[in-house]
Amino acid sequence: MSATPTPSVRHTGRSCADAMDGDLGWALGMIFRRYLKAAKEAAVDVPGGTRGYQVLRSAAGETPSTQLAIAEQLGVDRTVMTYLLDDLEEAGLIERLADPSDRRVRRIAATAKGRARLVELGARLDEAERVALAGLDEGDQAVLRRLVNQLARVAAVGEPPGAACEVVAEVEPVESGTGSAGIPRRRPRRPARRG
Amino acid sequence: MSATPTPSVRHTGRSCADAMDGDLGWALGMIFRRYLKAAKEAAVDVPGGTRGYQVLRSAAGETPSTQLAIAEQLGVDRTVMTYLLDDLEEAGLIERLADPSDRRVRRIAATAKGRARLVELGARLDEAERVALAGLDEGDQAVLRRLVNQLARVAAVGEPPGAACEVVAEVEPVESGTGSAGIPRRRPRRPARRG
DNA sequence: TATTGTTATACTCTATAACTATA
DNA sequence: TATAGTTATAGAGTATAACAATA
Repeated sequence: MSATPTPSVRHTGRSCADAMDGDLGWALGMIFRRYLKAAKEAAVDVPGGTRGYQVLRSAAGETPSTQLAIAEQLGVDRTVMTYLLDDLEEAGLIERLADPSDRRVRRIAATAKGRARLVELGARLDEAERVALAGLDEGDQAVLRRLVNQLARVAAVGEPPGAACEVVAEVEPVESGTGSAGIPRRRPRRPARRG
Repeated sequence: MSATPTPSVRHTGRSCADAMDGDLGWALGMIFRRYLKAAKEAAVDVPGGTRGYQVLRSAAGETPSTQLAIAEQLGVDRTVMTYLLDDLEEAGLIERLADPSDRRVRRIAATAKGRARLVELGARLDEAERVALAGLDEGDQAVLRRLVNQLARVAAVGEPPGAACEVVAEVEPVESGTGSAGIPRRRPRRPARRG
């Protein structure tokens, strides 16, 4: 044993954040949490919050993706997509479209109402992003945005076992009411909120 | 109405990640999730996983912080700190030290065993960080690390209502066994894992 | 009265397994 | 047989509220 019985320390003037300095996980969590805090407030009126926004955004794309593709793209389990889409569909923001080429899949498209909501949300979430990046000068913000996007893209293609993006030929809009060519409607109704 | 009855789309050759392009929340979540996936595997043998590692890292600093200070620094509720520290203490990685100047608080210090474990963990988590940043060249990785750290620091000081970092004078090591000057040991034992 | 830490409870998010219908 | 989606259930993580000890 040496001559230092250990505890009995004295403050050295370092900031408390210094202890975590250099830990990427801590830093990412810190930033992500700050973003979520602001973003959740901005997205309170959309089912599923920020996740609902991301689904809505994906659904507003040119090519309606399948539920599974969106789930992989967003990094959530396919089972949560069902609940998420139930709520978004009930709110009239998205539609489940039948795909004639594969009757198992549902392609998710935003409704006109959904697209309108997306515009409002986008503006509010831009503000949330601004809050999240506050503390960096504009140049650094731009650099961070670029690198984070670039890295996320790499992560997106690396994660799924198969490619989450496939080419789609045609989709058939649901003529609600006509039971002929529409979606079979396998699920009658959700049996009262779980909880 | 115009001449476009809408759905019936054709693939345009865009990547699926394009739909989320520019969304900071999506990108951060994607990166953070990839880090966590790798980091969890690296920290399976430490109670609390990556959170436990962060606590341990904070406890290994020169100035033992209080539970509340660590909780705020890590962005978790103070109630989860109790469970986290229970497990870490049970594993012999940290100690709860009494603070003579305020008998309410407990200052958290890493044991010798905890510090040793921290070294192993650090090496493995460096590898997890390497995985998380894979896809960026070394220069960009360095830039991203710098900006992320800088931003996290801003977030750390901005979050808590009061300053989470205070100057501490002296702490008193617990002489386990001697009931005189040690911690009053308010909690006899945890009543069997909750679940 | 306010604050630190503890405890029990409740809520949210996510994952697992079993099922239906399609391929 | 394998896959897309649904459903119920279980689990992890987190938050809320009440409490004791101390300031």
